[in-house]
Amino acid sequence: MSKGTLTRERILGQAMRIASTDGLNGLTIGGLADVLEMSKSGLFAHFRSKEELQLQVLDAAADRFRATVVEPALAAPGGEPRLRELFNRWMTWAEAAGMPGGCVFVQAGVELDDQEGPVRDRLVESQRDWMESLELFAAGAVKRGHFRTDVDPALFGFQLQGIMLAWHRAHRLLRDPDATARARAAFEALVASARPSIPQPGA
Amino acid sequence: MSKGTLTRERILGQAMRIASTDGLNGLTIGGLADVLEMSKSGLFAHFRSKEELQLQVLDAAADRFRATVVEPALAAPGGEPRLRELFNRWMTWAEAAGMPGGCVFVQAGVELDDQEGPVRDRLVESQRDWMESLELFAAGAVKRGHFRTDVDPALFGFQLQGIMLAWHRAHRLLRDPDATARARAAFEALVASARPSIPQPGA
DNA sequence: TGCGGATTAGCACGACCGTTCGTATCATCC
DNA sequence: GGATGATACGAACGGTCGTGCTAATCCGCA
Repeated sequence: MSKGTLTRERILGQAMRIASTDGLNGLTIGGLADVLEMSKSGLFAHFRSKEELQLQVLDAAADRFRATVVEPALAAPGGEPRLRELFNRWMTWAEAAGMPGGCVFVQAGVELDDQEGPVRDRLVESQRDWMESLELFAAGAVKRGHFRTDVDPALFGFQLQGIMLAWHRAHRLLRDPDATARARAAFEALVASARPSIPQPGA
Repeated sequence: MSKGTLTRERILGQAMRIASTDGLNGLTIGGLADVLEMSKSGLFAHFRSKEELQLQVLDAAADRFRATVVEPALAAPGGEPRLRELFNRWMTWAEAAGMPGGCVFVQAGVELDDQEGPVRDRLVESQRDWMESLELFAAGAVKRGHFRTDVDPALFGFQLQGIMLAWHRAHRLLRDPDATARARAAFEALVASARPSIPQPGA
C-alpha cells in the first residue's frame, strides 16, 4: 500500500468521525487538517474538491457498514435468527465503528434531503440498497416460515427503520436512559406480530 | 401590534422555512436578509445574536406545531379517535405550515444532537414535552378501554415517533411514492396490536 | 408641526470557508 | 548517487460568515 493511500485512509477515517457529529456540511477541510496535524493544502490534494471528499466519506462509511453489520449477519442461520443478528449489529455499529456522533447515515439523510447534487444521489443510492437488504432479510424469514406469508417485507423494513431512527433520536438527542430498552421492546413486538399466530390453523 | 413585532414575525416565518431545508446552522443572517429584501444589520437588530435568532425560531415553530397539530386534535373525542386525529395532523403539518423542507424538528433533532448549548437545550425541552403529550394521548386510549391495559404508553409513543421518522426519511430522502401508504399501514398495525385482542376472555 | 424613540441601513472588522499556485521534501529506480 | 514523480507545505485569493458601530429614516404623540 503506497503512502498516499495510507494517509488517504487515515483522512477518511477521521472525516467519518467528524461527519457523524457535524454532518457532511459541517465537515471542514481546515478543521480536518488541524485534527490530523497536516496542512490544509496537503490534505486537499488527495481530493480535488470538497464534494469529492464528501463522496468518498459516504463510500467509506458504506463499506464499513457492510463489513460491520451486513456481512457478519449473513453468517447467522437464515430467517429470524439472521434478522435478529442484523438488528443487534445495527444497534451497536456506530459505537463499534468508533463514530462519536452516531450513525453517519442518519445525520446525512436528514442533512441532504433537500440538497440536490451528486452527494445526495450517492447517499440515496446506498440507502435504497440498504432498504432492499432489509427487505430481503424479512423475506427470508417469510420463506422459512418464521413469519406469516401475509407479512409485507417492504413494510417490515419500513417499521424496522423506524425503530432505529426513534432509538437514535431518543438516545442521542433526548439522552433517554430507557432508549435502548424501548428499541428492543419495539423490535420484539414487531417480530412477534409477524410470527404465525397460533400453531397455524390452515396447515 | 407595533411595526417591529410585525417584521419580527415576518422574519421568523421565513427563518422557519429556511431552517426546515438548511437546518438551524445552515440558516444564515445574510441569506435571510436577502430573501426578505432588507439589510443584514437591520435584520440583525431584531435579535442580538444568531443564537437568539435560533432560539426564537425554535419557539415559533413549537407554537405553530401546537396550534396546527396538538390543539385541534384535542377537539376530537378522547382515546383512539383523538390519537388518530393527532397522527393525521402530524403527517401533514409541515406542508400545512408551509415548510418546504419538512418538519423542522426532525432536521434540528439530528443537527443538534451533538452540539451542546442553549439551542440544543431548548429543543430537547420542547421534544420531551412532545413525547409526554404522545404518552398522554396513548394513556387516554388505555383509560377509555380502546387499548389494552398492558399497553405501555411510553413505548407506544416511541413506536409512533419511529413511524413518523421513517416516513420523513422515505418521503423526503428516498422520495419513495409508497412512503405515505406504508406509514399509514404501520400506524394501523400499531393501533391494532394495542387493541383488546378478541371479545376479551377475562371480562 | 415638530420632537423622540423605534426601526432600518451602510460600512467595516476579523475569522473562516474552499481553492489555487509555487515550492519543498520524500521515496524510488536508473 | 542523482534524476524523477509522488506527497506535503505555506501563502494567498475571493467570498461569506457573525457582529459592532454610526447615521439615516420612519412613526406615534404632544
